[in-house]
Amino acid sequence: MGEAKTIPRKTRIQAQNEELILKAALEVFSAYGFRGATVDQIATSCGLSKPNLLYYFRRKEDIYVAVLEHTLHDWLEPLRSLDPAGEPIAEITRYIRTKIRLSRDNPKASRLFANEILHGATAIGAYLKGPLKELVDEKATIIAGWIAEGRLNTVDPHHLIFAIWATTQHYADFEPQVTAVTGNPPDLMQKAEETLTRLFVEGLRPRS
Amino acid sequence: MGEAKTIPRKTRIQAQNEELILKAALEVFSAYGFRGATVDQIATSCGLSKPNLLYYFRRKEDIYVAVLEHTLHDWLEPLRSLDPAGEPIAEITRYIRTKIRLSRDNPKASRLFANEILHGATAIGAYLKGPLKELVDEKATIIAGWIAEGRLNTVDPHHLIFAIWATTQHYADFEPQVTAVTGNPPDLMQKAEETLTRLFVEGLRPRS
DNA sequence: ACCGCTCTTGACCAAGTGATCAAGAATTAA
DNA sequence: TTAATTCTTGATCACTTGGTCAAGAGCGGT
Repeated sequence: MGEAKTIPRKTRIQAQNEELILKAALEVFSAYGFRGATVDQIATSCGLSKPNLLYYFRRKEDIYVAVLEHTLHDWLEPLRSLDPAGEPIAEITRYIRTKIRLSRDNPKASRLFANEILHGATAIGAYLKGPLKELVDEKATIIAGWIAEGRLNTVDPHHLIFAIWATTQHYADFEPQVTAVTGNPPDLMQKAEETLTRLFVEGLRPRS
Repeated sequence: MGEAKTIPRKTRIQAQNEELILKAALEVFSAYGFRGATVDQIATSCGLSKPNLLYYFRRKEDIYVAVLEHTLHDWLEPLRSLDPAGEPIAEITRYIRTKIRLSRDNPKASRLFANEILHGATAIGAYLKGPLKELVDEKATIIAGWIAEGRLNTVDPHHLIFAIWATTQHYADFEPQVTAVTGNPPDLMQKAEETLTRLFVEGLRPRS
């Protein structure tokens, strides 16, 4: 038989516009949520007409899923790099630090996920139950090992991970509240990082 | 002059239906957010027709604001009752416990606020900068006093409060993720309470 | 029983929104 | 240059949704 029909390659314009769209979609979806965002908003935000945008992504939901998947991988990288061979306190401290800086530098991604999960995680439910659960279970086992060796105080590893997620992402997801209460001083995130690492490592009860 | 015109009292039916509406509105708004929720949904959910519902609250936003205000007070009660005369560790432990149980028993209120703040807190921005900030500042001062007396480790009180809010509300706001990762065992919230109190008090670093 | 007031609703409207389509403009490979 | 392919858009549709309105039903005080 002859050559198989060439699979349609991605055009220069295609790649370029899809990138534009995903960037604008992150902006809009993170600010207004899936229902709250409009296709027109996204189109205008990246300088395309609405029908043109729908030429690249046929349905609004396709854009949403694409931008979710596009950011998910990066978001979990810090946990992935938790090193079983490292020193436990140092590893977890580093994880907290990396995570809080990620929230500071990419609050939109944080809010996008927060909104998605807050409303039932219908688009990424399968991902949570599959790859995410696997990754968390793996890292929880590592932490459990450290605890068994007496190198960490006894805490449930899963809940520890939840606590780190919650506290670090809080600064992105609840930014208006944080700003309202603190008045948003310039050293806010610096102080947050210090306080969280210290709190998780040392706890509140004074030592000896 | 004669008697001032009597201010229109609240009818039996009025009070009854407004309560119905607020209950249904909490349900719907917490699940779908402000934009995602429809007036029809709320009306159907409490057995009223849409025009009838709009007879009691003229605009969708009025319902939203009403249900927010209706729940705000209760939500802050635990922090309000943090006792400056109490034993610091016991007070904070109690606060964490109360807060996590509130999240467990009223996750809808938690998600309602989470959604509101996540999307800019336009409806309660003034409240955050006013009464909430005052309350938090007051309690932060108390905690700072405890630290100065050497009865707590040195942490920034505001960020400590944020950490407690974030970790406890996480179980309501991110429930699908928590469920997906843990498989939702029956003792989940029990374990969460244990882990969080222990983590905040003792920290991760083993003691001597 | 009567009357004023409150409550309820079917019908309707205007605006907004996701999505389609046909036709034309731009790009690309020969 | 040319012809096929990709890209772009104005016009339009079907549907949803917040909100209105007039007319009637129900209720409470006398």
